[in-house]
Amino acid sequence: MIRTNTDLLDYIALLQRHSVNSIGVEAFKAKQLILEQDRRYNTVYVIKKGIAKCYITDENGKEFIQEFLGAGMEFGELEVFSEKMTICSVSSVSELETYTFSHRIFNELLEKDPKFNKMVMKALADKIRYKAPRHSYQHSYPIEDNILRLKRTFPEFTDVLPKKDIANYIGITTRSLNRALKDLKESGK
Amino acid sequence: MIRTNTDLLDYIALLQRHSVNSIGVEAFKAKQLILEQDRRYNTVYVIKKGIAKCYITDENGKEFIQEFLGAGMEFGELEVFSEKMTICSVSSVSELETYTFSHRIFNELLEKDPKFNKMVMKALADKIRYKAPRHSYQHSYPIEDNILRLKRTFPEFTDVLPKKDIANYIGITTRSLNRALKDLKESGK
DNA sequence: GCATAAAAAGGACATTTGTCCCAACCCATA
DNA sequence: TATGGGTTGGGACAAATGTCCTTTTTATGC
Repeated sequence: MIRTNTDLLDYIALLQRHSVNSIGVEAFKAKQLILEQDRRYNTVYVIKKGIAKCYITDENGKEFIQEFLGAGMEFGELEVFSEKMTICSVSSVSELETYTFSHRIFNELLEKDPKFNKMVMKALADKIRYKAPRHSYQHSYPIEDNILRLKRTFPEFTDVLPKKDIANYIGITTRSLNRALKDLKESGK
Repeated sequence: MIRTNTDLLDYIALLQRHSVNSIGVEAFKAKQLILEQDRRYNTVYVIKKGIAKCYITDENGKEFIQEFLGAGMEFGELEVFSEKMTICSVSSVSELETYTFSHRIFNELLEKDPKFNKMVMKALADKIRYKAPRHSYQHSYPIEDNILRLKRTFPEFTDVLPKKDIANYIGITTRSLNRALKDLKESGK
């Protein structure tokens, strides 16, 4: 549920030690908006520590959470390859520390560092692999099953994340989430 | 709705003319199963002509269609980067012609041809960009809105694709699709 | 051209989920 | 300590969607 990529994180930590000025570091307090949907940016972030959420907001203000991002996850990288707007907003959920790359530096690394190139490629592939079954599952199964599934992969999810976010992640309303949680409790989890 | 990537297709056509033996060509009749979920493969396909569907089947046999793939779209490429099973089955919808790459050749190209590398990278990024708003939209809006949206991007969708596939793409039952189509017709589209 | 199977359309009903509320609670701070 | 915003939990009802089934239409093989 909260995705991570330690291989990438370790490698970037290594890179940064050798080229201090090209790779930056940034810190955010909890609940800060870092990227806003439909805007143009010039930075790629890789999470060093903390949790962020990546979400789409529709015209009615409803959020739909794409992913929760943990250590080693990138965001803002899609816009390196096509000069378009971001599709997702990204906010910090907890306090957050990130590495930052300008598009220019990121591209330079992709071109000159085959290992980096491969890792980024794999990270993209993993994002696709991860999303497919998730959305499929959410459509095909009742809410209760989806909650049980979350519990399996991330037992303490109700403690770390606000109910609103969990509901937006599953793509349901808070009301439905509460109802399902109650029913699960009554039927002995 | 049916995705394409002419840049990639053109480039591969070019590549193939110069190295006939490493890039293969394959043809499929309509409704053939090309990749089966949860199996291991060693080939990357790029569609030359025709339409394929990429879908996940759950334990109850329900299909959830991830994407319809048209000219220039790849499939089987995710497994080059992580040696895992396919998550999606892929079947031809119409007659299909594809270019084929062994993992070895695909990797060689990625390493030695920066242009190819960049195109594949961009193709991956586009798949992610495309999926996010689609699933978000499907969750947030009633079926009728989703159908109208399809009609806008692909007006003849009801002629080319079977109802079953359209329903599985939106993530609803055929019954619901028919109901919505009927209501739309009655209210003057 | 006929027989059979598959796809499409839709009626009737059950279930799920959302909408709109309101009440309880936590907790920051004036 | 009182006040107000935000989060949580849930009641009552409405709307959307699914399930099950039957009928009609269209495609396909012999």
